[in-house]
Amino acid sequence: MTNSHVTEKAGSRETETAILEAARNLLAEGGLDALSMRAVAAQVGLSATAIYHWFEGKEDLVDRVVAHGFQRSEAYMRKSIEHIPAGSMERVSALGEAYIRFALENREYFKIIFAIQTPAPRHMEDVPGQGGYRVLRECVVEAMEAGNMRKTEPDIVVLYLWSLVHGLVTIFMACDPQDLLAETGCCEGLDERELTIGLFERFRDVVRIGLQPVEVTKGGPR
Amino acid sequence: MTNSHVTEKAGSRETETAILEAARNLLAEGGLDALSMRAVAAQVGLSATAIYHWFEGKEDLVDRVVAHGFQRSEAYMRKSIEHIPAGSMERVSALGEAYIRFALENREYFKIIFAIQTPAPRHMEDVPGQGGYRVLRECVVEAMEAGNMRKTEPDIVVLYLWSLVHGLVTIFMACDPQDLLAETGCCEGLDERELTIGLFERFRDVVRIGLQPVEVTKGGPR
DNA sequence: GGCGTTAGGTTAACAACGTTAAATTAACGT
DNA sequence: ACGTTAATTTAACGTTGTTAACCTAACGCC
Repeated sequence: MTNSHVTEKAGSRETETAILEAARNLLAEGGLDALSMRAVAAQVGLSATAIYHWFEGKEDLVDRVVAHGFQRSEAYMRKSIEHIPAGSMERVSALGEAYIRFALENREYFKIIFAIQTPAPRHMEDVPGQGGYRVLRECVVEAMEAGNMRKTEPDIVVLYLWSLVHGLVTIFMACDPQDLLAETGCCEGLDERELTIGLFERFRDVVRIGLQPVEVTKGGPR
Repeated sequence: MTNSHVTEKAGSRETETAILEAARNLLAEGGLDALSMRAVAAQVGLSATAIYHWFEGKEDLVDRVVAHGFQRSEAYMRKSIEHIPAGSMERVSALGEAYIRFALENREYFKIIFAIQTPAPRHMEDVPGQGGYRVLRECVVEAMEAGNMRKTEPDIVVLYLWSLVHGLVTIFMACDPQDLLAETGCCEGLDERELTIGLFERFRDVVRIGLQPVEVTKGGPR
C-alpha cells in the first residue's frame, strides 16, 4: 500500500463505512449523476476498483445507501411524534408532515428510492422500518383503538395516507404546479417546503372527515 | 449514402419520427437502461451520431418521448370518461382508475417521468394536458357545480386526488407491499393491476365522505 | 527463515456510453 | 460546373462500470 491517505484511516470496517459516507455525501450534493465509482473512490482516497472488495458493484453500494436512508427516515418520523399523545389524529397528521419534511430535506436520497430501476419491486419486509409503513401503522391502529378513527382494516388506511403524502411529495419534486395554483392565492411568497406542507394541511380536513368514526356519518347520504 | 435501410424510409420528417418510435419501443421493452443512442440508432438503421441532427442530445430525445406519453395519457383518460355523465362523482372516480390503468399499462414510460433528473421541476403549463391535471380539474369543477362535491378551491381537491392515485401507483411500482397486506386477505390471487385498482376502490369511500357537500356534515363533531 | 495464505488494495485493460468535429454524399439552384 | 444545404458517416474523445492480474503487508505454521 502506497497511499498514506488510507493508511491513517484503514480499519477492518472503517473503509467500508468511509465509502458509504462518501457515496451519501456525493448523492446529497450532486444527485445520482454525481455518484460514480471513481468519484466515491476519490473522496475516500482509493482507486475505484478497491470499492469492489467491499461491495458487489455500484448497485450494491446504492442499495446500502438507500437502506441507511430508510433507517434515518424512520428515526426522523418517530422523533417527530414522540411528544404527541398516542391515539390522537394529531399524531397521524404529524407523521404525514414529518414524511414530507424528511423527503424535502433529503430530496436526492428520496428521489433515488423510486428512481432506481430494480428488476422487481422491493419487498417491504426487507426494507428498514418498512419505509415508514410500520410507524404509520402503529399510529393508525392506536387512533382506531382510541375511537378517534373509524375502524376498518388498518393497512388500507395506512396505504391511503401513505399514498397521499408520497404522491404529494413526488409530484412536487417532478413538477412545479405553482402556475396552476396562482388563482388560489395560496402559494404567494412561499417556498417549496412551505407550499407542500401548506397543501398537506389543506388536505387534512378531507382526510379527517373521510376517516372519522362511523357513528357520526350514519345519517349521511349513504 | 450507403445504407439502403434509410433510403427506403427517409423523408423530411420520417427519420425523426422513426427515431422517436424506436426510442419509445426500446423504453417500453427494456426500460431506461435499454435506451441508448446506439440502440436507438441500430433500430432505425443509422449511426448513433445521426440522431444529433434531429435532437439536441439524449435528454432532448427523452423529453420528446415523455411529452408524447403525456399526450397519450390525457387521451386515454378522456376516452375512459366520455360515456359517464358530467358532474358525477363516478366520473371523478373513473378518472382516477384510468390514471392507474394507464400507468400500469405503460410502466416504463410512467417511471421515467419522475425518474429523470431534470435541473428543475417541469412547468406544468409546458406539459401536454398538464399531466392529466386539466381533465381532472374539469371533472372536479363539474362535480362541484352539480352539487355532488363540496365547494372549495378546485385546485386543492385536484391535487389531493392526484397525489392519492399518483402515490398509490408510484409506491406499487417501487415496492411490493403484498407481504404487508397478507393479513387483510384482500390481495390473494390478484395480480398487481387488480390489487392496485382494488385498493383504489377501497379508498373511494374515504374520499367520497371527505369530499361530500358541506350540508351533510354540518352536524358532525367539528 | 521460508513458505503459503489472506486481506486489502493497485494497475491495466475492456466494452459501452454520450458526444463533438471533421469528412462525405446526394440533391438542388444558379 | 459550382456553391450550398441537408443528412448522414467516420474518427475520436472523455467518462463510466467492471474484470482480472498483480502487488504488498501481515500472519501462522513448519
